[in-house]
Amino acid sequence: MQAVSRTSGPVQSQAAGDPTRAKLLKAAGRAFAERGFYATTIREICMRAGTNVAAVNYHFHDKIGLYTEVLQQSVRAKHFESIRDAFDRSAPPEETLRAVIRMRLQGMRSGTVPDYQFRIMAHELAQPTPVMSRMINKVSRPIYQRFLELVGKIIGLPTDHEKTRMCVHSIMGQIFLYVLAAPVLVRLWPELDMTPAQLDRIADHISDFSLAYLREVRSAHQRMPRVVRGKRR
Amino acid sequence: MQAVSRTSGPVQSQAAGDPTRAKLLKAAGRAFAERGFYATTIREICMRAGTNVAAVNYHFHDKIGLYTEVLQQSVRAKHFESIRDAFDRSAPPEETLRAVIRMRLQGMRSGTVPDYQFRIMAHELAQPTPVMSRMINKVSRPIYQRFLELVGKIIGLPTDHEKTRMCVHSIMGQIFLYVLAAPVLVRLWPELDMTPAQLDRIADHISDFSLAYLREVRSAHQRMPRVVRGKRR
DNA sequence: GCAAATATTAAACAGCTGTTTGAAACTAGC
DNA sequence: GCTAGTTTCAAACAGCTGTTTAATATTTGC
Repeated sequence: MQAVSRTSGPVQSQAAGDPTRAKLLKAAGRAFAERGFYATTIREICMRAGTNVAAVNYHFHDKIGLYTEVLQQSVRAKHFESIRDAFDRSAPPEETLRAVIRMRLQGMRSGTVPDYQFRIMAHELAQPTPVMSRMINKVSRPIYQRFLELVGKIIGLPTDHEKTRMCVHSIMGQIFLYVLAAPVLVRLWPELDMTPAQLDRIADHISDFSLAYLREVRSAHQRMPRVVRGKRR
Repeated sequence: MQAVSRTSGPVQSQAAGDPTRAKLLKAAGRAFAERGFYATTIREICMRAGTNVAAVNYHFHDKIGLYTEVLQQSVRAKHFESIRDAFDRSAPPEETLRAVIRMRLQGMRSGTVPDYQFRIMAHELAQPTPVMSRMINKVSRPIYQRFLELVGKIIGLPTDHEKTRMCVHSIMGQIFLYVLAAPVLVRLWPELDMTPAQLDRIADHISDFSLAYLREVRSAHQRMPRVVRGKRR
């Protein structure tokens, strides 16, 4: 398997050498990512995993038990750790923004674990499951908060300012389009093939596109620091 | 008879004033928007419409026949016509962009017909149905093309230039975030209530955010009109 | 008013869903 | 080699799915 040489060993697999459980988790991850929670059948997962239908209920009690486990597993993925790390590094804010955007897009390469996560999220947006709430608070909210702080630092406005929020949404929206609407985008633009090089070009574009406005806002504030004015449009 | 005054005559609805058909279409629109094609059951639609289960198969042959009709109906919605009109009006490009963004966002007010369309689209992105392909070519592609032409005009680059494309994606992404991720956004930002006034403020922000970069690109090109240079990053 | 066409109905169809069951196959510990 | 505990298996379960059917009700043309 060509294991990645990291000192911090794998999180789970306390029941090491349990092939059935592991096979189920792997197959379920793929299946849920492709078809979503509701449309994925237990029989489909078990066929992919090469196990009996009853295996899911034996090892995870429920279909939703298996789903929860898949989501929790994907949250622990290295990709999210490295995104959090990128935020916390004490680099110049603009550089941090570039790094985060780039990292997030590189996580879209098909077949990778973060790719699962994104596709599952797309299903959750369309048809939320009871598991989503926990995931929002655990994953989305912290990242969103850090985004707010980072952008606030760049434009020189408080974290809870409406403009800060909207700027964060503008950046997130640009990234999400490629995640959520990828199949449609490919139809409209066949050259889009999501190679690492192209993803980097896209990431650079999103950074340039966003920083143009962020700098504009910052310099507008720096020019008249605390003078109350009507909105400039 | 209250026949629709069309020379070519509608394909079906020879039994004009058919309340059952209309009730089914209305109920199906809501249901498909909420739960998507696969998760919506015929019995659920018929219960909402107050008809017998067999009514769907009688009037639309199939479940997918009903779905197709719902989609085609929503394509004919006034909202899409007015968006196409906004594109074709010979206003200054930047003004056109502002108008289109604003119009598209106003179409998100919950309960409106375009709102259905968006929500159905969200489901299609997560779990495409066989009907999607036709819809992409019929709806998405023309609007996408007009977006390319409009942005190309603003930044002074050809329609098929990669930068033009990416700029269009950046704009579309910002809009789509509010359409696709609305439930999550509300959780992260409870003040988001999608009132017309707030939608207008969001639309203005997206326009400002985007035009900052578009103008930057244009002026960069105007300064060195036809001198081939390395890419500026 | 009547026959033909159209529309609605309750009931049933085969097939799939998640889950349970009880027996069989394993895997230790001794 | 035997027992106790764990894991797998084929088969069945109740319930839901889209769709069909044959009978009934309604509307239409004349």
